[in-house]
This record gives sequence, C-alpha cells and structure tokens, in this order.
Amino acid sequence: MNYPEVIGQLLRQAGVTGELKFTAPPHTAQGDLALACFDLAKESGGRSPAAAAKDLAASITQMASPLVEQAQAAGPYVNFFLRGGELARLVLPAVGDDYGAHTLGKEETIMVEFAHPNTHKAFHVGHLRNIVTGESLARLFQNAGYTVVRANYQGDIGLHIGKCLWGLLHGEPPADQLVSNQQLTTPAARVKVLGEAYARGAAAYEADESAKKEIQELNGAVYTNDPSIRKIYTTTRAWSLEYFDTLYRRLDTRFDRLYFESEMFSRGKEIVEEWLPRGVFVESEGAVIFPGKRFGLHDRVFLTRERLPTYEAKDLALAERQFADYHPAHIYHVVATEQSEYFRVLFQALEATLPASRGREHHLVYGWVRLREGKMSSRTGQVVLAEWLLDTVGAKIREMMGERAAALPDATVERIAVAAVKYAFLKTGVSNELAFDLERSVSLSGDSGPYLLYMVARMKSILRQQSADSASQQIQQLVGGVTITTSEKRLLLQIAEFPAVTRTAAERTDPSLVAHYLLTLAQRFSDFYETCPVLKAEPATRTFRLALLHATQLVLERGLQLLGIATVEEM
RNA sequence: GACCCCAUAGUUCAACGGAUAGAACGGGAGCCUUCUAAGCUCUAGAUCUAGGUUCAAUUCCUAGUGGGGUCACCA
Repeated sequence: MNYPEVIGQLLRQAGVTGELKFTAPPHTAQGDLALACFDLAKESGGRSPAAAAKDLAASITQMASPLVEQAQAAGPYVNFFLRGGELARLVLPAVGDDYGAHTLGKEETIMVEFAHPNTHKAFHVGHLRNIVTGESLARLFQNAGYTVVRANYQGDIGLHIGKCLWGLLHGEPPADQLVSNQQLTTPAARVKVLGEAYARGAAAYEADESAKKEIQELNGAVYTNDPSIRKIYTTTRAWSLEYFDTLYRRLDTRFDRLYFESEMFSRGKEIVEEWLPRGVFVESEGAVIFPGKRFGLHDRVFLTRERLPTYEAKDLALAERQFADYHPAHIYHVVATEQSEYFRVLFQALEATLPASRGREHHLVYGWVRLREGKMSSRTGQVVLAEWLLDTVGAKIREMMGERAAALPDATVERIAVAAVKYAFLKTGVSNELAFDLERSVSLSGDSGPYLLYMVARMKSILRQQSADSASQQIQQLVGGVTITTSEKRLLLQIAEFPAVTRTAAERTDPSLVAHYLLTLAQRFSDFYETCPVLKAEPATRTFRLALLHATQLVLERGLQLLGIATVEEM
C-alpha cells in the first residue's frame, strides 16, 4: 500500500466520503501532504471548508496513526505531517524493476508512427524532435502496459524526389558517374551530395519554368518506374535509407515496420477511384478532391489532374495497411503542428473509406522547432542538420570536460551528447512550440540531460563502494531507529510520486511530465547529497541512506529510460 | 479573408478550477583539507488587454491585440 492510501484509510475512518485529491502544500514547512476540503464541506452540507478542515484535522490527530504525526488545518486545507520512518517503510520496498509500470493496456496494441523522413532530403532538427518524442511515447505506452508497434512512414516518392533527381542530373559529375563513384563511400558523404542536389532542384523549380516541367516529368517517371531513371533512383534511395539507419542507431531508436509511400500510391489511387462514384470524393477543376467543406473543414486534392495520387490518397492506403497488419486500437501519427488541419480532413475522409478507423486515428501534435535568429552561422543553408547538432554537442562536452574527457570512453561522451539533445527536446510540453537555441541545447548545467546523468554518476560512485538493496528485510527493522532528515523525507515523497507521473504522462501523451519530474527528483537528491553523508554515517543510518540512494538511482534511471535516455557509469 | 495553435520573470519553460504563480539560464552575494563543484545555498525579478462565469481564474467563456501555422493539384 502506498502512503496516500494509508492516509485515505484514516480519512474514511473519519467519515470522509467521495474522491480524495491530495496536493502538495506550497511550502514544506506547512506539511508533507495536503487535502483540500471544498468538496468535503459541500457534501457535509452548508459548513464552510475551513470549519470542515478544522474538524477533520482534529479527528485525524486523535487517531494516533503510525504514519501521520500531525494533521493541521490551514484555512480550507488539512495539512499532514508524516513520520519519515514509516514513510520509508511504505515507499522503499515498492521500488523495484517494475516500479512505475502499469497495466492500462489490457491486450491492446498501440501503433506509434514517427520519424518519417523523406529520402533524398536533409535530416534536420525537426526530425530529431519527432524521433525523440516518438521514441519516448512508445516507451511510455509500453510502460503503461500496451503492446507497442513502432512504425515509420518514409517518403520515397513524390515531387521532392523529382527535385533531387533533377539536381543530380544537372550537377557535376553527371549522375550516372556519381552512382558508381568510388569516393562516395560513407553514408554521410553520399547524403551530402543528395542534399546539395535537392537544393539545386528546389531552387530551379521555383525560378525556371522549363526546369519545373522537367522536375514534374521526373516525378512521373519515378511513379511509372521508368528505366531511364531507375538506377539513379534506387541507388540514391538506398543511400538515404542507409544514412537514416546510422541516425536511428545513434539515437537508440528502432522500428518494427518501415512503410514507404512507394508501396501506397497505387492502392491509394484505387481507393479514391472506388469511392469517387459514390460521392465521397468529387471532381473539381480536373482534380479529384475530398469536399472537406461539407464537414466544416477545407477541400483537399487527393488525385491530381494527371491522376497521380497525392500524399492524401497515399495516407488512405497507409491506414488500410496499418489496421490490416496490426489491428491497433489506436494509431498515433507523430507529426508537427503544421499538419493539424490536414489530418482533420484526412480522418474525415477515412471515416468514409475505412469506417473502422473512427476514433482510432490520432494526430499527435508536436510543436514547431523554431530557429532563433542569428544563431545559425556554421551550417549549410537554412536548416540545422541532426548529425551536425549531435557532433557539435559532443565536441562541446569534450571541451568543457577538459582533461577528464581523456579518461572517458568515446561511447560515454556520445551518450552524454545524446542525453543533452534528447532532454532539450523533451522538457518542453509536446504540443508547444520549441525555440531551438543552440547555446541552450548544448548547455550542460541546470535543467539539462547532462545534469541528470551527472546525478546518476554520483549515485553510482557511492554505490560502487557499498552495495545496497532498497527492499531488504533489514530496512524494515532499521528505519525505526534512524532519524530521518527533511532532505530524506522530501526525497522519499518525490520517489513515491513516480508511478502517478508515468501514468499521467502516458494518458496525456506527454513525455515532458517525466522530464520535469526527474529534474525535481535530481534536485532533491542533490540536496540529500549535500546534507547527508552516506558512507561516513553510523551503521544504521548508512544502511538506510544506501537503501534510499539505491531507490533514487533506480527511479531516476527508469525515468530516463522512459525518455529514451541511457545513463553512464561515470562522468 | 476564413480556420487552427500560442501569449507567464530579461530569456527558455512549469502550474490542466484551489493556499503566498514554481524551475532553469542570465544578474547579485556566498560554499571545494568531507561520498564527482557539470554541484549547492541565499537574493532580485512575471500571468498581453477589456469584459464575463465561479465561493475561488494563469487555467473556463466572449471580444480585442500580438506571434506562428494552414487554406487545390507539394509532402
């Protein structure tokens, strides 16, 4: 039983009915836990909340519970002061490998679809936020008890391919030589060439009418698998995918299923043509559209005048395939906010073409990554590449660590860099816009990934010198004779919050809740670390502190793991 | 023009109808013969405007202002 349940029992004995919503008092001096008495006063008829709180505090105090040392009325609140020893007895034994896990899922499958980079295009910080968010959500759902399918829908067909191919065909060396170029051996080098070609093609598309026409023809040629561009297309597509794999590995993410737009276009077109005679789609100005306006949304083109399926049509086929493949209870498409209205139209169209999708398709909105002005000097073009960011953060870490970096394995520095970047993206609420500031994202102090890893390293350093077990029988007996300090009690209270946080984060599909929780946990640990020596303490106290330390480390690591952040032994 | 998001310390974020609006960075003042100073302690500093609903509003509603996004053959 956790400690709020113990207090809940006392309250029931005191005659309190209805839901109990505990909060933390604004200041620790006011107590460890608070109960607001507004509803209570209403239910008991006409009394003021303050009067109800006063009576309740008095009856709780009379009960002489081993946990509650004192119950005080403060205005409309009852504040509880808890005994540290009993609190430790309730909190510590619960902390194990499955602490904070839930069983909300009940046999249900949730598909999290994320990453979806387009081949032949740059992999930038926007993709980074997407992947980091998607991976964390997948882990949160898994922790909540769902079966999770990680899917990635990659755009390997469409106008952007035409732009890149055009750039390749109009560059030096000529495209046919390029694909057999012995110099282009690393994924990064190959993708650099593609990025430059895309930039060339995109610029020409805007500036030059004849180039625009050629690009559209190239796009069509990919759809028809035209022999003239088949080799260059398949080769460069493979280059992109190979490169993406290096980044997925680096970010410690993986996918159960890769979907491609090229698998969807013919079926997508079929679906639209199937439903066109039945009025779900209509012809308009030569194109086939879904009349979103009828539903208070906006009209969208599903088949172009040339009868090529747009992204919209392909998404109809994708949904069909995804439900057939995994029968998910829900599909979460992790896509930036710019496509919110697009998804509303798509889901509306899906209700007609795939009625079973109703209520199961979700656009998981993550906010735009906004680049701050004047900070983007040393990269190519307007975008900040994901790889460049990771490398830059790694270099910064080496620079700041000075001589200590030499003693650390490269893998450790890489982990710290990945932690810095992931945490920087996850600490902001998912749906909120994120101002991407290079200086801040590489920051290694304060509210940052490296700070959290540093705390783990400190804990492990102590635990290496003395093993501990949070659930040991010894603890049950020992805590009685140990005086528990305020720092320790605050740390215990924070540890006790963890299961509620992992649950809420999954329900609200927001990893930032876990990030904020962990920062507070780390800060409370810091306070403990400063004020409570562990190894030098008296034997009974040392045993207790080791157990508390062990529990804290477990929770911090489990929380970081839910964010997709791996820890390090030392730093 | 229509529709959708957003607006909180100098800056980046919390607070999801309840107490004196919390952190971090940056500013000011301190702490390393004691388990890793990437740390800790103290300090100054904020709810866009106007109405409304409520015992209670940063939070809900309306209008305005300011920013971002989307609105036809692109993804």
